[in-house]
Order: sequence, then C-alpha cells, then structure tokens
Amino acid sequence: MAVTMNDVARAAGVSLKTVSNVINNYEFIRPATKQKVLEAIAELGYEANLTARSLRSGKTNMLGLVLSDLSVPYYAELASDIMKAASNRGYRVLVEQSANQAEHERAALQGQFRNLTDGLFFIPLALGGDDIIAAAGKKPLVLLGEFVEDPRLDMVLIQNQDAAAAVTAHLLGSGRRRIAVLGANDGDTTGSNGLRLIGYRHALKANGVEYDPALVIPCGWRRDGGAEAVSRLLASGVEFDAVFGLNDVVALGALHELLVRGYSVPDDVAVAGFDDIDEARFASPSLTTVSPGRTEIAQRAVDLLIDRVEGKGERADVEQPRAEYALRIRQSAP
Amino acid sequence: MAVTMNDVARAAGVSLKTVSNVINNYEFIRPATKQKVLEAIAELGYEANLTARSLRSGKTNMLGLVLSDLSVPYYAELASDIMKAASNRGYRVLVEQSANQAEHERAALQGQFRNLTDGLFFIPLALGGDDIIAAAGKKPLVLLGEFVEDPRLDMVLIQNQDAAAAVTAHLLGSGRRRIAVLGANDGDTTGSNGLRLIGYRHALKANGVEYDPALVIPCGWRRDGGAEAVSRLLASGVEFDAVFGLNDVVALGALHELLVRGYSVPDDVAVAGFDDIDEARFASPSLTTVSPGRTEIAQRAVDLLIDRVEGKGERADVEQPRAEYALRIRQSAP
DNA sequence: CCTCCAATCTGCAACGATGTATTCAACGCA
DNA sequence: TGCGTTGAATACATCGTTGCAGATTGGAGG
Repeated sequence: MAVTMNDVARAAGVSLKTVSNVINNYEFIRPATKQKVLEAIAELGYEANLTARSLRSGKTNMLGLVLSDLSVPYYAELASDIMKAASNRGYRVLVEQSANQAEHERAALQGQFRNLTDGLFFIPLALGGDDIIAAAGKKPLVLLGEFVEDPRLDMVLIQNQDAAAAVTAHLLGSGRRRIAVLGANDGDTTGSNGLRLIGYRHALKANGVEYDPALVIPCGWRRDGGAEAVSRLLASGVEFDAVFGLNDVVALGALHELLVRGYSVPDDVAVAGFDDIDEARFASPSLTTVSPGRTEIAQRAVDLLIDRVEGKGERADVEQPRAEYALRIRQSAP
Repeated sequence: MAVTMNDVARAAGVSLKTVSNVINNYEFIRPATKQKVLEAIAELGYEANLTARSLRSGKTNMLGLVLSDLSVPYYAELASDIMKAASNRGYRVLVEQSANQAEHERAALQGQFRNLTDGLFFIPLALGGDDIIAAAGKKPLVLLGEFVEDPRLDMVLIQNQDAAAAVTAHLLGSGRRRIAVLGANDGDTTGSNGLRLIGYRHALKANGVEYDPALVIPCGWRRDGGAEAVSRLLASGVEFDAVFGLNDVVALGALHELLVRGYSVPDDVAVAGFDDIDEARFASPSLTTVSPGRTEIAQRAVDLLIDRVEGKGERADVEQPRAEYALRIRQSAP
C-alpha cells in the first residue's frame, strides 16, 4: 500500500539500510548517495512508518498529559501551551481526561496509556503522593504543581502559598478586613486548596487580622461551585467585604452570583481569583487574580520531562523548578 | 524488559498464537485453556504492546482532531466531548493545533499525524473544500461544521444560518432595529461567518428591517477582537442598539468593552453571541446566545468517523448529519 | 606491493504482535 | 473399520523499521 523504505532503496539503487541511515542522519554517507536517496524519497513521497519505528526503537515520541477535563479553561490553556512547547522539541502530546476519578488517574499512570507514551505529565487531583509512587511505572513522570507536592517526585511547582498571600495582602491593602475564601475547608493544609489557604492565613496574620473559619467556604472548583458558595455565604449571615476564589472559575462564578443579587463589585464586595485565565481579563468587571506563570510552567515541564526521557545527564536527583507568579490587579479588586 | 506474549505462552504452557487468540476472543478455545492463559496474564501482569499490534494490524485505535487552538473555549469543550464519546467506543483522540495556518492544516491532513491515526476530525479554518480534498489522503475524514461546507465531504453540520436568524429575530422581537454584527465582512457568504451573516440578513428581511453594511464589523474571532470591534464601531459614529457577536468570545469581548465605556447592557445595547460556551451562562450579565448542540455534534461526529473507520456497511455516500440548535435567552438580551 | 585504517555501505536479526495455513484429535456416520 | 468434518491448537511468515556486525572500498604508510 504505502511506500516503504524498501521501495525507496530500490528506486535509489542502494540498500534498505542505507536509506535508514540517511533518514537517521548517520555520519558516514557520501553526499552523492545521500542526494540520490533524498531524491528517491521526494519522488516517491515516502514517509516513515512511525509505528514500525516505535516498535523497533521503543520510543513513540509522544508524551501523555493527564488532567481532569479539557473544558476547564485553565487546563485547556495549559494543555495548549504544553503542546506547543512539546512540538518545538519534536514531541506530540496525547491528552487523557481523568474526570477527577482516582481509578482513571491510576489507569493512566500504568495502563496502556503509559505504553503509548515516552513520558507523562500528570495533574493529580484524586491521588496522593504515595498512590502515585505506587502506581507509576518506570517511565519518566512530571507532576504539574496543582494538588500534590511530594519531595520524591519531579514536578513543576506553583507558588501556591506565596501567591495566595500576595492576593490576600492586596485585598487587605485596599482596606478589606472580612475576606471570604471559596474553595477550601477550614483546616486544609495540603493540595492547592490547603497551600493557598495557608498563604491566606499568613497574610492575615502579617497584617494583624484575625482568621475566621466561618469565612472559609468549601465548594467545587467550577463556576457553579463559586456561585453556590456565595449563596451559602450570604445565607449564613456572616459579614464579608471581599471574596477570594481559590481559582478563577470559582471567583467568576462568585462574581456572577454577587452581581445577580444586586451587590456592587468592587464597591460592596471585592473579588479576586487565582490562575489568570484569558477570561479573567474580559470579565465584567475584569477579575483581579494572580498568574501562576502558566507559560513558564508549561515550558519547564516540557523541558524537564523531555530531558528525563532522553536521559540527558542521567542524574537521578528529583527536580522541582518553581514558576514565578505575578499579581494582576484589575477592576474587581483594585 | 516488559512481559510479552511469549512469556505468557510459556507460563501457560501453550503456544504464542493461542495467547493471541485468547486476547482477541477467538471463538474456538477450550474454557480450560482460556482459563490457564488468563491466569498467566494476570500473574505476569501482561499488557499487549499496542505499537506492535498497530504495526501488524494497520490500526492504531487513535483518531486525530485538528483544531486551531485548545485555548479557545468552544474548541476545548468540543474536544472534551469528542474525547469522551470516542473513549466510549474504545478510541483515543490525538489533538493537533493548527494555529489557524493553512500550512499546519495541510500538514495535519497528510503527514505523519495522519499515519498515527485511523481517521481524522477536522475543523478547517484556513483551507477550503478543494484544498482539503486535494490534500487529504484516503483515510476517513469528518469535518466539523464550522467554516467549510462541501457536499463532497463527510461532516457534521451546524445550522449556522437558521440559528443566526433565530438570534437576530429574537433581538428584533425585543424591539432592536440597529443590530451590529461582529466577526464578518459585508458580502461574506461562505464559512460560519458568511452563513451566519446570511441568517442575520434573512431575519432582517423577514421583519422588514433594512440591511446596513455599516453595521457589519469584521474582527478576529477572539475576545480582544470583539472588544476592538466595538471600539471601532463606536468611533465610526454609526448608531446601534444591539450587538450580535458571531461567536461567544467575540460577544463577550464586546460586552466587556461596552461596560467599560459605561454603556448599560441590555438597556442601552443588547448583546448576543453564538456557541453557548460554559462561560456565557456566568458572564455578567449572562449572555444570550445560541447553542449549536455541541454534545450532539461530538457524538454524531464520533459515530460517523468510527463507522467509516470500521467500514460498517461500506456505503460511499457522503453523510452530513445536522445538529439541532437551541436559543438561550439570558440577561444580555432578554 | 602489501598492510592497515577509516569511511561507506550492506545483510541479517529482531521489536511483539496478527493472519493464513496447517496439524492434530475426537467425533459421527456409513 | 475407515473417512469426512469440526473443534482446538500450532507454525511460520509478516508488518516496516533500526541495531549490530560484517563487507567493501580507497588511500596513507612502510
């Protein structure tokens, strides 16, 4: 059916192996021979069979990316950045949605998905560090700094704590004193939610404001979660003058609910988020948030994973680069 | 390294081919034999090597999805739906971003990307029908009804024209008479932009409102495109009492710009979009828009492509199912 | 002129599965 | 008893590459 190396070899009058050598840029090939082969390739429109190559070489040149759902803007944007960065280094990315289910995450760590790829980017949401270490195979794995932080695993870290503190400090700086936190449980200390909550508490303490657990509202990390959390907060009668959504969609859901109910943002209530998704800039009012350095995260993760895959240096030390964050002050909390 | 069929065969005391037969559910296998093999598989933790299987069988069980950029919410949501539907039928989806470049699109249609997949979903933005037919190989291809509509190609259609007419009619019904259209050029007749513009004109005509080319503002199909289009529209001095963004992000960008400039929506200007992305429901004010039936599109596209791949029926007739649209009336244009 | 080495090219096996054809045993039936 | 038929398992070739070892060629050096 398709043109194979054999066809090219015959057309160029050389051996199959020489064609292979030309394609793989083997050093010792006479320019004239190379020329002949390249011409035959062009003429026949030959394209290497990647499946055969993978079988023989054991490399697929694909990287896996496990995330909960592409319809979540932050993940979609991150995936886009990762795919671009990987493409620049000659790799494709195969995305797998875990739907936030431990079973799906585990399956992606070890099953067929793993075999299809040379290495894995993983945004764990349901599994913890121990689970991951237990389930993961031997191929390179890079976590993306969302929920799990574990010293035994390669990962790109988000400065969850410091960034959350910066947002909180900004709200405090504008005179807010009753800042509700949406998306965490009082007492959380691990995961993005826990770390961001800690950052929030640190900032309160540093500014001499007392921590009130009644202001910490757990909710799903989606728009409707944020909206519903605001409803509960209002129903509870607890006073507040600012809302810090632990990610942007929660903050945007909250913002929407506040406006629907006739509150003025930022006059009555200031709103801030975390992630700096594209949408934040165009919300009305535009959303104050913190950028975790998405593009940098993607680039560092890709470089780290591909270096592992290609075994450059072979050093076994865990690497955990940390991306720079940046506060984005907009209308919702000037 | 990894466990192969051979290892399983040895452990079970049968031939390699028998193991293969068990795995492929070959009909004539004694239950006792099957049992032995399955036990050996479980014990050794054998997993089939998909690369080898692909090489031999010529099938990869992967489908390609070519779109411009995952950071565009509509595409991310569609990709998510497609991946879920494909997964239900045992296929994975490999996404390729074309960045809206003809060269990238062409490459995805014929190059290595094509070889990696059994069939392709394609959302063309830069290429036209002729280009696609010229570039596409022999493997199944299903277009997703955005820009190109071509009777020679399998595709799932969006009811661009009727849905746009429905939005326009709704705006007219609420008393608006000067409806600006963002995202098309006066005279466009092809592509989503053209078809939606035609729908708009039909609705105007049906309601006895004259078409004014000055109200048609071309712009990039992104948030900042919509925002900037509103700026141009205002600068032009042309009067308008409603804005119809030809997709949701354009409409949301426009909405943002209007609010920033102190206009009241919907009192001064009504705003409507097209796509019904998740964000539309939570915008402030929430966005009136039309749902093109994203989940249905994904499901139909997956069914169509997989049926083609698996050659069920082998009928050569082009198929072009049409998804149902639905108007979503919200605050921005009640 | 012969040896030796580097540059260049080639042949064969192998990656791990599946398709085809074949073998072998057991069974029913004349 | 002998023969055809069917169920069950196997042997071998094959998919299109790349790794490895070996063959060939053309000077440089003695």
